Amino acid sequence: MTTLRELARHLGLSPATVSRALNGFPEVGEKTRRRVIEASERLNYKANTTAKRLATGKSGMVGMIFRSARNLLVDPHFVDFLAGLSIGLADREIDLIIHTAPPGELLAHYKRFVASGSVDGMIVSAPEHNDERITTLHERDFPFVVHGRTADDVPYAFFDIDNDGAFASATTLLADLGHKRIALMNGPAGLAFVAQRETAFRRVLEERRINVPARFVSHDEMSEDQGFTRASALLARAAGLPPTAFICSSTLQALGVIRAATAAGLQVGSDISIIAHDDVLPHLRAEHFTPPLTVTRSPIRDAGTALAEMMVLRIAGTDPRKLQRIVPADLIVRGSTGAAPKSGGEAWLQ
Amino acid sequence: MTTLRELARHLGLSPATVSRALNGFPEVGEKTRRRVIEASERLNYKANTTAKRLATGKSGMVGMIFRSARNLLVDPHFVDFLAGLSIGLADREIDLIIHTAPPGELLAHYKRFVASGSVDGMIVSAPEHNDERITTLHERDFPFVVHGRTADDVPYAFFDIDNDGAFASATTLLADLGHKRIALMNGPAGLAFVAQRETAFRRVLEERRINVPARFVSHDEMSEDQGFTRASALLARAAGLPPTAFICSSTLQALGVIRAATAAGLQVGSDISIIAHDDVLPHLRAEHFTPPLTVTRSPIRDAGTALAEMMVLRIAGTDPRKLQRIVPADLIVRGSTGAAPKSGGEAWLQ
DNA sequence: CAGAATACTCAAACCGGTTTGATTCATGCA
DNA sequence: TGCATGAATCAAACCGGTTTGAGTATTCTG
Repeated sequence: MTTLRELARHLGLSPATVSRALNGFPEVGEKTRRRVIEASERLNYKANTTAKRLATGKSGMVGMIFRSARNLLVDPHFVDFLAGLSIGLADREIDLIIHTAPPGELLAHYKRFVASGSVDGMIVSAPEHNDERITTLHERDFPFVVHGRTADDVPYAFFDIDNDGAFASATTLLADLGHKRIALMNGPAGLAFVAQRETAFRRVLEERRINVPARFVSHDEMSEDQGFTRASALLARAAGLPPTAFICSSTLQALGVIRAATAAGLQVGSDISIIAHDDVLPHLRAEHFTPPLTVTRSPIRDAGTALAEMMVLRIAGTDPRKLQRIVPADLIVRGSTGAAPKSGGEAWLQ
Repeated sequence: MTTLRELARHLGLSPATVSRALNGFPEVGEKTRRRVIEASERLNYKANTTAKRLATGKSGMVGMIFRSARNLLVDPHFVDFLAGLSIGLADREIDLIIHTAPPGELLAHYKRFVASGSVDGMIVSAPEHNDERITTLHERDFPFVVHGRTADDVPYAFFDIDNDGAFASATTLLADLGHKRIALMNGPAGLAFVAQRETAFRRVLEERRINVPARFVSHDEMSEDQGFTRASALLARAAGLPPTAFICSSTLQALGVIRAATAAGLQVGSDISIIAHDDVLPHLRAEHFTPPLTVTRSPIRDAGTALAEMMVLRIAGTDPRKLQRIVPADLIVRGSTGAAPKSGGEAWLQ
């Protein structure tokens, strides 16, 4: 491991000159620079990143902290976001450091990360209502970007999809098709996007004077299994009037709902309508479902690449208020939605 | 951001004493230590990790390098490995650095990582035959562990499943069931495990004097789509005598094969047998396939946690030859395999 | 050719910790 | 009381870069 001083001694130059030569400073003569670069290659010199970091105060890394319990790496939505992020960061030659902390110590680890200066910025994912991570990072004036957004009034950089618009248009579509019994299969309670989606859903139904009893709005992990289990329960005879339509927060859940509906002898698209938000997971094309799935569509991977770009701008000092993006989701109507069935005329009471 | 010197001045002590007090050295008096710790908390002092790293030469991080083109983060097998790894590393308070490099510069980035001392060790995944990464790291005497193994004679730490045993037993099972036309649907050519599986497959067939023409051994990305496409082609009428059995490197491929077989009007488990290696991906339970899938089973997640443990030992200086584990895969027979159909009596020539 | 401007180069300080070797202080024993 | 012993602390060097401020060549101007 050659050091800068060795290299300098070898060349009969001072460390200062060598450092400048390698970093492209203008004060160093062209012939000297060439000599230095040539020698550095010959001696296989690579600047020690740790030393460089200490001297410059920049690390060239951004961090993400996970809770060790609920390991997000099993959630395909999150993984695809991470894939987009890592691609975006790679384009900018930034490394991503993955740190895991026990749920209770999560915030403490954020603080330590910030105070210890091991990263230039942090990525926050899946914010909750009034997320402490956001206020903590903001108080310390540390660069961070958020995937999603919360209602709080701290100004921070974020990338989010228009959850409200997406779920309002999905709900509107079903209502326009004559559905009066619409169930919402949402993500885990507490997450910001889950609340946003639910608010839009309820608002549209209220405008139309359509009731939805509490048990038809559910909060679960967004998986095929869960979708199947939950839908099976709601469609069971003993459960009373079944929904004629489902809105799902994920295509995975929709897959489960389709399985449950089929098992119950229902024809998807006529007996029952299904619509889901499509994050465009690879290996899971909503257009190839049987029947093809009506979706609100917005690739989650895009969020990753967009946030990578925001991260570098934020680190460079851009005002976070200029780094706030909400992208719309397309409503794509396919075969899984149709007019409400005859049997669906009766609405739910409160 | 409080520094050690500030803290020391504040306490009327030298930086040396404060450093020792905080790091639990025995030379410092108990009352002093308490005083130091109390003050450090009050002033919210956190040791700068970069400085610590420079001084100690240890980083508390391990790295992984991905090729930016073929982003492994879309491969569920790999993601699940990563999940296991991150859990294992978290238990040992090690962070993981994810670095991405263009395919051509992959090796150069490994070298830079090693020379720049930014990590204590590296994780190598999906080795190829005579993998340059392995020889490079070994030459430089840098700690690393490998998921999988190659035939080369460099002694290094690895965790691998018994690919040979798994695919030999799978092939044997089918042969014993009377199958004479068995196709192998393998992973991407060039990877070590792919070769190992193929070798076992061919050896068993050769012992039984069963031929397999080249086109019935395929190398593809291991996805449902690919499995479907490839199997459809092999089962098409025009393609000549179709296989009566498939061995797949992944349950994802098997899923595609089942779809193709069903589309071709074949009954899986009687008209055609399917067996796959099951890495036990979450959300993809082979026992819930229709019919339940016969598999050789070995959770890929276990590899991640095991390698995390090996990594710390390797960094601590354990002889890599003591850190080599090959775990067997269980053969679990379910409904997707059965006796060769009557129509399968005719063997392939050449 | 003197004097000023410009181009290079260097010594030293700095980033914020750890660690070595010496020094001070308190205690134990003769 | 005097000296050896051990405990506790400190000053300074070190890790390997970057950066400041000064100094020396070199070239330009009049």
